[in-house]
Amino acid sequence: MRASQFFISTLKEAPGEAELVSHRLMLRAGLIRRLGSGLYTWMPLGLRVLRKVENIVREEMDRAGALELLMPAVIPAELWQESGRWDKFGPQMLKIRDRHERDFLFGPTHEEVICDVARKEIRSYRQLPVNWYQIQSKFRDEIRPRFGVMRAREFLMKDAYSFHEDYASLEATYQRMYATYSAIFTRLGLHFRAVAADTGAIGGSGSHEFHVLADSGEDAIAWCPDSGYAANVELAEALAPAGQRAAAGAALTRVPTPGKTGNAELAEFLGIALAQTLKALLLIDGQGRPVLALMRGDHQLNEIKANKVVPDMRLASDAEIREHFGDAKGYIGPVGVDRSRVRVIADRSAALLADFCCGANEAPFHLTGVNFGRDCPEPDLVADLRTVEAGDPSPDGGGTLEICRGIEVGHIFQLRTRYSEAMQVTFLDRNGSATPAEMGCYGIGVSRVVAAAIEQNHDERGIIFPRAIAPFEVAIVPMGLARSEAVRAAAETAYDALRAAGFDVLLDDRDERPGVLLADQELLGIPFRVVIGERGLKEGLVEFQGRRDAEARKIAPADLVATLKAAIAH
RNA sequence: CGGGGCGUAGCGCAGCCCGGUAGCGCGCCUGCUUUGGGAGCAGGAUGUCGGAGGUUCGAAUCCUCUCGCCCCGACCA
Repeated sequence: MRASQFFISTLKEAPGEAELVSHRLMLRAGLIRRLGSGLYTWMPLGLRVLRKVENIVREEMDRAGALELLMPAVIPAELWQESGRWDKFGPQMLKIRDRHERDFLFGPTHEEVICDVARKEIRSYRQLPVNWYQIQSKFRDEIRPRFGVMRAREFLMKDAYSFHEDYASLEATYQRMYATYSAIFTRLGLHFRAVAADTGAIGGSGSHEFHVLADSGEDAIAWCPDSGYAANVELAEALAPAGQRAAAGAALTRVPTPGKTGNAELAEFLGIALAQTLKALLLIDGQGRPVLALMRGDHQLNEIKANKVVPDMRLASDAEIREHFGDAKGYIGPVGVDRSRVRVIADRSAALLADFCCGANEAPFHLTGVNFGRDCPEPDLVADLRTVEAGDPSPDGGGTLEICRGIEVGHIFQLRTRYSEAMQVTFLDRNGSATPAEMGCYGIGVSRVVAAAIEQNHDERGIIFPRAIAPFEVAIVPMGLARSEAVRAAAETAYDALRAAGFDVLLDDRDERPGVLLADQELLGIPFRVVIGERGLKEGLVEFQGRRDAEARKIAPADLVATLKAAIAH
């Protein structure tokens, strides 16, 4: 491609709306332009990247035996009412009404539609398993779209759905998809990690997320370098500390602690370890009932875990704290709580504390030397409620956890029969009886992959695209093409040679000054560049430089293709 | 939805507090010069100051209402 025939529109300064590096760079490089909140146009340059990602995903899905189809983006409401998600998915859906006042939605995901296809088409176990996928625009009316295409409202997604006669078959396909996803992200040239995950709103049993690792990622991942364990911190189990609770040794003492409502300042004030303090958080369950959650002072409540123990829970408001604990906000604790009214649950670590310090349920006092069983009843329930931290033992017993951050770009689920039962996806099994199909689903955020790749691969000059998804693999940058016949001839020769060798090459023949051309190449993140100038040509040489290389190498023009091939192989 | 902030030329911003008829840098157009790291000089174009209403002789500026956007929290590929 010749730049003069293409459309390159770079910005020296990023629009103020963009905060995240990838978002800024995508705007600056002219990959995308914003139309509205969470709505982006993919410009020709950006679309080349998006298509490359899409094609790799497609090739690997095809290789894994999945079949591509394409479902409508607009879905009749009845299908979603049937599955019960019309109300449940709620405000995230873009609801549409047609001229006959019939309700539709713009699909945020396609379980219902694929189930409708399956129940009409699948009659016998002989037709199973199937794995159908599509690459299509989705719309989710996010509460807060942000970071450009990283969390857009309209985005491109690859979603696949498999149907099986039994769980063994589902498991086999699930493993196949796990391997396929690994192959896809490897081919994309991304540093990624597969982690055990919570199943979230989509539901089902087994689930793994695929994260592109980047410090700016929205998710925290707990992983163990020794054992290979990896899980979203939402899910990662915090093991109970080893050993028994120590015997009570200290006397219960009430101490004034004015202004010391936080555990850290409290521990400092009293000169005790933070881990020897207890924090009490008031939760409100789905029925509006109070539940007091006890955590060790140095631990964080994991709301996802808490939700599993206290369904539909939320943190209490100040007014609710006042309702149950009077004016003791900042000083609440388990001692003297009316257990007929307030259920008390404790994290495993908190439950093992002895002689601890907690709020006295009276401002401004804390109690020290507190012990379960002696000063207050044992908790009604002990469970894993806290978020794991770096240094915690790995739940599989194989070492110590580390925490890193990631961007979720893929998610695979074993849905089992959740949807097939609701949507009547049954087939006649080997015994001739109607059976709901086992089901799996597998998503990849195609457009998000582009942002994630940039988030992971950039420097102060711009994007550094992995070769597999770069808009062009190599750029020819002539110095003074319009002025020098020698440069023009050498650039054209190089262009022809690289194209003939099968490379995706950009000849930057724009009539711009050298500084502009070089800066643009770096901003666009094209992996390799060939600088051709009169200076070098006098010695019979051109310059070859990888985007990450500190310096250019001078090579003979005839060696260009071989040099590029060697650099790629390296 | 809760909390913060911003809407002035294509982009980045100043002007607003203290009303007086809109400016800077980049970009864009023309010409000349320049040409290996985002050029120089000269000339030029571009604004319903987000929108509506109000106060005033006069509103980008003050008041009210609205719309849009961004950032921080709970959701997701």
